[in-house]
This record gives sequence, structure tokens and C-alpha cells, in this order.
Amino acid sequence: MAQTSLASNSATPKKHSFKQQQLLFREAAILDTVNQLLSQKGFDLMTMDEVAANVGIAKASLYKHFVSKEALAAASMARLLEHALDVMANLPEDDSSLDKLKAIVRWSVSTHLQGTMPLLPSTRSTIQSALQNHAPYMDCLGRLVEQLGAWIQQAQSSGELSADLPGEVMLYTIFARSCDPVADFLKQGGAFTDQEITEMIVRTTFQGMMG
Amino acid sequence: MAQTSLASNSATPKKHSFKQQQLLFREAAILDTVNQLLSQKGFDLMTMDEVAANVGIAKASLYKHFVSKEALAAASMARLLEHALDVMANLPEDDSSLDKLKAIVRWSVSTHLQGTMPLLPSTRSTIQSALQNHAPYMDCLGRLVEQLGAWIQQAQSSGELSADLPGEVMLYTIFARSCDPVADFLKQGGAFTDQEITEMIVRTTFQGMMG
DNA sequence: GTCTATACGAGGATAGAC
DNA sequence: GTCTATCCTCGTATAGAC
Repeated sequence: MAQTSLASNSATPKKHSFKQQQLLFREAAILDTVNQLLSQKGFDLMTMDEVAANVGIAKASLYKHFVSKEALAAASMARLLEHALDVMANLPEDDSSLDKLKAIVRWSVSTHLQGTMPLLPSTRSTIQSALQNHAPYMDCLGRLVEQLGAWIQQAQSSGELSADLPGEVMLYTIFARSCDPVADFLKQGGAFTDQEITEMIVRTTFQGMMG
Repeated sequence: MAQTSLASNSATPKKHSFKQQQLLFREAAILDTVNQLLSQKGFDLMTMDEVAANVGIAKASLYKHFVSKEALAAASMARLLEHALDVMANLPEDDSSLDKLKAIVRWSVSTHLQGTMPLLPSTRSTIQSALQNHAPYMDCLGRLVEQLGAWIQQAQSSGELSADLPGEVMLYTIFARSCDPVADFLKQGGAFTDQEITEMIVRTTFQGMMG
């Protein structure tokens, strides 16, 4: 199956590069659609018919690219985490750890508001077990947790974040902002721009409602 | 239908009180089960078969009490909001507005952790429209929003909460704690008691991770 | 590897006896 | 108003032609 989507290996360079390019392009288009739908409706309410219709291909063709709905969602999530890692790797080096943590929350909420954040956390969904068996996803997640954990520790050491609040709690709190319904409610209210909403959530995440 | 579950009116006091008692008792049992299932799996993943099985009655009997799955969930939600209003009405009068707001968040998270909080917010679910057409729910919600809004304004006036953060944002932030996945993650981790988790979430909600 | 057509199961809701 | 048995729709997944 084309599920892992590896590029051509060095032994046979460019042998089928055009076909492969086309394949990857098609799969990227599928995953873009899946990202949107996962963001709008979540895994359980997203249907394969819908995905196929939005991409503009037949449902059966979808199953040639991804073996199941779970695999499709997992691929989408893995790509999102790769994107997150990329964002994190490209933050200004002279930013403090706290600044970097704020930046990743800003990116999460902003992505969520744009409708392309496939609901990372959310316990109570049937994908969770599928994700844990999806190596690419788990690999990215591990690296992401490691990096965020390091920044949290540094921010605690330097006094930018409270030293007496478990880092675990902070990690989950930051993660949870990616699926925070507050953003949806505020956007639905229509009184604020996406940027204003993002900044207010970043603020309440780090300073609460008293600071 | 017995959907509104009003007690016997004053014109015919106790005429069928025993039967009615039994009816209300049965319906309360159903709603207890629904609360648990909504808390564990959410609306979309909860099945009527499951509800019937857990209550110990046939599925068809369920439909004698509630006309649809949506009506069932709406009744469950309405009862929860009534409960919340009750908790709010019985807070110590000499508590400050901020204390009261903290108390309601504490109650929300605690209820969530106990597994009896039927996921209030959560956009992306099919119940939302049904809830908006359910008068008892909307009525309770209105009163709840009014009371919380008043407390927020008072806390802002007294300087307990930031005056430059829109009250709307605070309201939603408080609401969102009832379905915060952070609580689930921390509970799953097993490193903290429910009470510890609750207090940490109350803290981060109001003081953020820096305070 | 794309399509049309279809198998199959799950789940919401109902029929009709008691 | 409780039950058993059933209907019907929807959604995942597959068969098989091109």
C-alpha cells in the first residue's frame, strides 16, 4: 500500500518519478481535505463518502491510497505533527523558552481557527487506539513531547513559568489549546478577529484571567 | 409524552402520585445512565442499545419516555444545568465573586472527573441544534449565563479579575473547563488524585501557568 | 488506480403482542 | 409501558469491470 508514502529510494532514482509525483500529489490533496473535515466534524462524524466527494474521486479510490478510515486519519494527524515540528524547528533561536511555548500555542489556535486542525486530543473518539498503532504518528508525537518538555523545564528553571506546577500539567494544557472550544465560541460570536482570539487564548493560557 | 416530566399540578393533587413517582424514578434512572454514557463517549458514540442495556430495559421502552436520542440527551443536559444552578444558589453568601467562579469551575471539573459530566460545550456534534430547540435547556442556560456574567462583572469591578479581558472570553473559558481534556489526560496518567487535578485546573484557569 | 455497484453491519426508530 | 422482532437508513469496505 502507498500508506507510508516514502519517496523513491536511492537504488532506483527517478525511475517512476512522474507517477510517484502524481501519487504523492493526489495523496496530499486527500489529506488536505481530511484535515478540513476532521477539523470541522471530528473523526466520528467524518464520512468516507464526504472525503471522496470533496476530493473529487470515487470512494473506492480512497481505499487504494489508505487501507481504512483510521489509517487515513492517522496519516492526516502524522502530517500535522510533522508540520508542528517544522514550525518549532524554525522559531527564532534567541526567543526564550517561554516565547517558544507561546509561539506554538499561537500556531495551534491559529490553525484551529483556520479550520485545518484535526482535533489532536479529544479523548472519547474511536481513533485513539488506531493512532497508538501508527508508528509515524507516535514517532512525531514523541519528538514533539520531548521538545516541548525541554522548553517547559527551561522556562521553569529560569522562572518564566511556575516551578511548583508539574510540567506534565503544562504540557497537556498547551496541547489542549489546539482543540479549545473557546476559540470556536468566540469565532461564532463574530465580535473578534482570528488574531484577537488567538492572542486572548495565548494570554489566558499563560497568565490566566487574573494577570 | 412524559418528556417535560412535570410533577402533578395542583388541580389534581396526588391523583396518580404513585404511578407518577414510579415514572419519575424510572426516568431519573435513565438520565443517570445517559449522564454517564455522555460523559464517557459523547453524544455521537452513545447508542440507544447501550443506554437501554445499562438501564436494564428494552430499547423500545426508552422511546416511550423520550421521543428521540436528541430529546434524551437534551433532557440529560437540562438536568445537569439545573444541578449547576442549584450548586451556584447554595454557595456561601460571603464568598467573593471570584471565589464563586472558582467554586463553579471546581464543581465542573470534579463532576467531569467523576464521569457524570455530559460534555457541555463541544462544538462539532449533532446535538447542538437539538439543544437550541429544547426550551428547558435553553432556559437554564440563560439563567446560568446571566449569573456567571454578573459574577464576572463584579470580579472585574473589584479588581479580582482583569478588567481589560472581555467578560465573554472569561465566560467561555469557565464553561470550557467542564470538557477539558487535560483532566482526562492527568487522570489517565494516574499520578494525581481527582482533587489534585481539580485544584491544578482551577489554578491554571485563573492564574495561568505563570502565577 | 479509477470507476459503478453492492455486500454487510450498526444503529435509530417502530410495530404489534401482552 | 414493557417486551420481542423488525424496518430502514447510513456508512465502511469490497468486487469486478475498464
